[in-house]
Amino acid sequence: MENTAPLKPTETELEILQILWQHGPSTVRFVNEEQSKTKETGYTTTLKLLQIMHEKNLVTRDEESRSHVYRAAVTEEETQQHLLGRFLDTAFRGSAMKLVMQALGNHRTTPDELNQIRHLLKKLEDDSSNADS
Amino acid sequence: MENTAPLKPTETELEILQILWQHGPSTVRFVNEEQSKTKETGYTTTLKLLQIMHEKNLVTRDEESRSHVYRAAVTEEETQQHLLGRFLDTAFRGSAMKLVMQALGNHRTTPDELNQIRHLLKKLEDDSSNADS
DNA sequence: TCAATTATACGAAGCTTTTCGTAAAAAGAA
DNA sequence: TTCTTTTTACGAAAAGCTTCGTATAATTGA
Repeated sequence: MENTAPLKPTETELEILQILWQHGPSTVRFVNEEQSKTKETGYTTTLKLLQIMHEKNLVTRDEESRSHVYRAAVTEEETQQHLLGRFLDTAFRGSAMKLVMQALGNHRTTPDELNQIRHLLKKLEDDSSNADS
Repeated sequence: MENTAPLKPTETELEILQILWQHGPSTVRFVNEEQSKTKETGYTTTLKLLQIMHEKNLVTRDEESRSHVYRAAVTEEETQQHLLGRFLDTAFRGSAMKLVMQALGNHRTTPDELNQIRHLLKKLEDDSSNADS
């Protein structure tokens, strides 16, 4: 087994993953065009990044057609989960609560979203009350 | 004016800021010892970092005594706020809600903390209902 | 067929961040 | 005083990430 689990994309790698998650399997050209919407990026720069990500097993690629098609090899959720864990430790000393409070307090959240969170809170409460059953 | 506002500490700089926030103004030696609890770190490595942070205005220093005393020049809250904003964009495409849900769902949160969040939710709700007054 | 276009591969330059070696000054101990 | 320890300063090596130039192969189309 040489398939060491990946996870810990760099900033730019994460940008590319976002594109793949959002649009599904894509060619280098497509990824590059998406990337260029935000910031001028050379074609070979994108190519190189995808090749590196391929080596790291962050993406897989289909080499059938001449233009290889890359696809994310990690899910958005697991990556977010991992990044969140790290971020929590480095920036909030592990206090999920503090992070949540700041996130809720300082970023516009719609009433509907607040409701969803309320539901989650209720669920968490229920779960914890029969935690030891 | 050459006092350009700082903010955007690197990973290691953040670690050091955490130490300063937690323990207050400290000497290089102290910071280094704290740092070494986690990961072997050379004294001059810590020193250099603090010097760089000083140049960037991330910390100030008192040069009275021979051993300079460094102190954080940015607050934990403003830094967290800034980092959170960036993190939200890069990892959660700006959705504070998604982040909150994941943070609450996957990291132990005590009933008391859940309560605090509930209070915050209530407050947010109240605020929004007289938002246009 | 042959030139122009579009791909991949690859190495290396360019940056940023981190680590460390060394020199010099200050303080303390013998 | 003189040797040792502790400190700052500084430069540069080391490491990691991003960007780009160039070579080469495949494809297209005139």
